[in-house]
Amino acid sequence: MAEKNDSKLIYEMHAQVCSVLSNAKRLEIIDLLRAGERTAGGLTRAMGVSKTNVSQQLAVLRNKGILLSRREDQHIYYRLAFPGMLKAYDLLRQVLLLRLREQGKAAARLGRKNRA
Amino acid sequence: MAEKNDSKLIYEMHAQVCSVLSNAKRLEIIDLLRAGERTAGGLTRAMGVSKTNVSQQLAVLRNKGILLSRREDQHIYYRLAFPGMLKAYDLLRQVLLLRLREQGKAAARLGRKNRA
DNA sequence: ATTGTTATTGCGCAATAGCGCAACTATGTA
DNA sequence: TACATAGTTGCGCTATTGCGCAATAACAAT
Repeated sequence: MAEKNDSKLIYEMHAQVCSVLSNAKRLEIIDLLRAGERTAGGLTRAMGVSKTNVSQQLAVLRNKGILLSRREDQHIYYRLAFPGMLKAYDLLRQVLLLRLREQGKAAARLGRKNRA
Repeated sequence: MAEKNDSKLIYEMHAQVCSVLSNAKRLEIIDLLRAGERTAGGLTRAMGVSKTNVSQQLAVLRNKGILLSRREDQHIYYRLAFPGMLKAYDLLRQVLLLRLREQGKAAARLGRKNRA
């Protein structure tokens, strides 16, 4: 028993991981941390959004175990907990670009049809 | 000009792709379609949820270009538009499992500390 | 102690997502 | 025509997410 719930659990957890990645600002933060650790303020300046917002997104990423932080004097440095996840990140972006190309082709086909 | 918005646009689109994947039922559907196309009813039975709900998730996946459908008599068959996206799917799950292992280790460490 | 930085958090609101119910469409069969 | 099956859609409700503002915490320097 509890088989059904157990088998669904992995989907729930998988969905949670994806939901962390389903926000543009969080994705930008991850992208910025690719090159190495940065402070919250540095990220704020790089992104050009409010520090409150960046801090909130950092909290989400930290709580979900995507980022780690360390304090040094008055600065808090953030870094990726699993740099390996960038592979998934990049692959997902490839899917996006492929999809865009396909949709572009479809749009072009429609354009030809409508013109004909 | 419009540089800032343009550079952010890719993050927005990337986030949209992820948001499609941030639902357990949609992930299960994608997983079920791994082996080949299936009807909406087949998915409903395999998942054990309401047909309305499955239909809604299928609509999301279809609208976002993740799935394609074809009608054959009274059945509508769904299939993955980009089977290549399964690579991203699997990689993402690996990240999840890795994260779980790490958290497990951290929990074990805490356990030892608290016992000591 | 007070002031200045850096960063986080509680609160409130608007926007979005999830989902069940009932109604509806589309196809096949008698 | 009427009926059955397969699937989708509109509506309404609740839950969640995103984000700004103001308050707060942590540290350095004077």
